[in-house]
Amino acid sequence: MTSQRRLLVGIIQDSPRHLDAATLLELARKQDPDIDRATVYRTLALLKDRGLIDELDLMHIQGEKHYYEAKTSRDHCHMACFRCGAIMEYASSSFEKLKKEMVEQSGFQIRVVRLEVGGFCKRCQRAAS
Amino acid sequence: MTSQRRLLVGIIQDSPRHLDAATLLELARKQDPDIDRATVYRTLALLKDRGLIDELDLMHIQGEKHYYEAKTSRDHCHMACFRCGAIMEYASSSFEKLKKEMVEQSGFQIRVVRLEVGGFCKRCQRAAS
DNA sequence: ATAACTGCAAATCTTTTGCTTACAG
DNA sequence: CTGTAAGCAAAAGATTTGCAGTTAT
Repeated sequence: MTSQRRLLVGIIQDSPRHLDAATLLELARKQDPDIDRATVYRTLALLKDRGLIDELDLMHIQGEKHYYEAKTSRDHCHMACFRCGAIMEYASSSFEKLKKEMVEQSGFQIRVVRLEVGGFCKRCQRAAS
Repeated sequence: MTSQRRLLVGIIQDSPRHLDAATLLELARKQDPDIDRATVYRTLALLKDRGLIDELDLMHIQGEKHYYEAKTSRDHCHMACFRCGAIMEYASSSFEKLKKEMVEQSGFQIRVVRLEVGGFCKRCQRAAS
């Protein structure tokens, strides 16, 4: 793994929020001004392929871009608020159970799972009323 | 609702497979050669907004386009095979339970849910071995 | 009349690609 | 050496927009 790729991986791992390619590029350039957009995309493709990161759409709450996060030990759901744009995560044993059930009943071999929800967070429900 | 929109809705409802915007346009043109791409996109946005159709990514198994299906009474999962491209659907009470649990525990008001899985279907698992 | 819908062409946004040079094992 | 990675600029794919003309209420 080259130094540029290590840099990108580090940024993704350290980021508290979900990064899109453009933001990742911007952050990376603070440490290596010469890094190119193509390198970012090629690295993301590679990491996705190896299962090291997950790609999210976050309900396309803001354009068609993708977001990325380091793969966690436990799959989780992303809930996106249509009003304020907040992203909440949700993991539970029921989710794990559902996955297990899908595999058993369909024989499908799961590589990636993406559960996304769009709606309104608690605060925005109150604001809307 | 205008006749063009009714036409588009009809096509989506009758289609046995998931349609992307370009395919929908193509099918619609067989009945109304003058219909425009912009009308298709504008109608899809409208229907999505009103909750009459669901937008899918199908794990971006083929480009970045979106797919659409008429909203069904029961939410279901889409499983996309990375090898043969087959799309399978999966609905279960566990899924419903998970949704209910998410609402109860997070207070999030769910408008849309999208559960997508990428991996290998039964047949392709065999073929790969 | 007023508001919503349409076609057309151009623009936008995001991601990908071809090609040449540079680097790593 | 030999294969992989990077930079650059241009292309590609999907979707959106502005505007002028049309239709529906």
